[in-house]
Amino acid sequence: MNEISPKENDILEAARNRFAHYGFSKVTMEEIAQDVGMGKASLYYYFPTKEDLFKAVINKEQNLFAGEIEKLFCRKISAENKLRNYVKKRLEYFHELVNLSTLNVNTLVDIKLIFKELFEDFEQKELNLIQRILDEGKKNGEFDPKMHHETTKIFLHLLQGLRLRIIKFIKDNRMEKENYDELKEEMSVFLEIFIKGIRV
Amino acid sequence: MNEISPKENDILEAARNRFAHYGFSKVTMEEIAQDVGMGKASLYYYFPTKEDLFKAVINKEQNLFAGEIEKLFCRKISAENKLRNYVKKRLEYFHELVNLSTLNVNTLVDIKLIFKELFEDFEQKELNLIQRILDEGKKNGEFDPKMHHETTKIFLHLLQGLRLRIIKFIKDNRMEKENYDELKEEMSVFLEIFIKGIRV
DNA sequence: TTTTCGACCGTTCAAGTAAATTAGTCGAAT
DNA sequence: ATTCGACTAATTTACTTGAACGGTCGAAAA
Repeated sequence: MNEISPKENDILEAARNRFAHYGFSKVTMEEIAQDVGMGKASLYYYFPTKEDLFKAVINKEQNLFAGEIEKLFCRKISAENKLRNYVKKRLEYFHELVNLSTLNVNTLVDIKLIFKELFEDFEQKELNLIQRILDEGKKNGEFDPKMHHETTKIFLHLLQGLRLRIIKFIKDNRMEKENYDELKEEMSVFLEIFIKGIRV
Repeated sequence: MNEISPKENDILEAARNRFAHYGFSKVTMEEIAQDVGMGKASLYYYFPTKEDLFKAVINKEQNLFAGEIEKLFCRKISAENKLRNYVKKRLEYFHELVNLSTLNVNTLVDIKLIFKELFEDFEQKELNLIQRILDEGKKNGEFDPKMHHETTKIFLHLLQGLRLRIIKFIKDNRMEKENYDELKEEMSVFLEIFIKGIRV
């Protein structure tokens, strides 16, 4: 799409680091400007609003994630294993996002409301990705071709639910390694049951 | 345990109705007292604090739910169908609870913090119930006896996650029939996949 | 033309405060 | 044993104020 100037990239990186440490609302444009060595007003030459800057940061992360997933699709492995890899990568991406918005329950809700389109867009892409994996599995005889048509959506929602649950019960608004590992383990066990549940 | 006087019951019922309409924080002891036709101070003869009154209301609901589940265990049906019935009843109970605390995301968090023990206690009971169903299924050859030892916990968390997800995306802090039906459908599809996933 | 920034504006937000509401107490009455 | 009016202490609410912040603009630098 749009060309990205080196300056723009510096801003994005500085913003990313700040947001990752302190979360959206606790970071000022002034601070980001100082990090990158320019005046605050100059930021507005590249990004019309603070929200747009944040969106750009998130978008960059989403693209990195999308790239990883694309690689996944090229590999000649079973649909089962693609699903396993997908869940693994998705969890890592979630971890990134959590840091980016210094997630606590309320800010998550806020963020989701403010950047609704952004997340809805991403959810739709996710849905398509999972659908592709399931369809592939149906075609090559791994998965039950008569599975419920909402299976994809529900799979997505189950993953979302597990993540939400963990966030909800975190103290001090900070996700620790302990929480992350628990989530990882839960998803892994769930995934094996799910895969068996949709096999032919 | 303790005997419950008729007066106590009136209070519980009035409190339940108020809480169901307006949620914990929006109901005053004065209002409950007026509903039941006594002075506010009299309520404190039966319940030492407002929290204790709320706990008693929740506790009563939990017991009603537990009673329904107990009946479920007596019936001579497959473990599969017990699980289906359990999920159905649990969803109905959730619906009750949602009304009781006029659930919005924040009040849910608050409530969970204030009444932590109460909910932890209930979660433990739930865990035991599901464990009993799964064990029964293992014994009679319905379910895979080698299933992961954390399957019960994860099943519980998946249900919790689906519920949380729905609550999270509700507008105006009020769960509509539409949301409830969606949740019902999701749980139903999930459950069938899960059951197939743990079969022998 | 493209990019930078100092000076400025209007809004938002945090801290503080006063008033009002409410949870909870107590002693007397029944 | 039960009820309640009158009271207190704590909490909540509504409001104020000053500082911080997002965002604009026009001039200047590159």
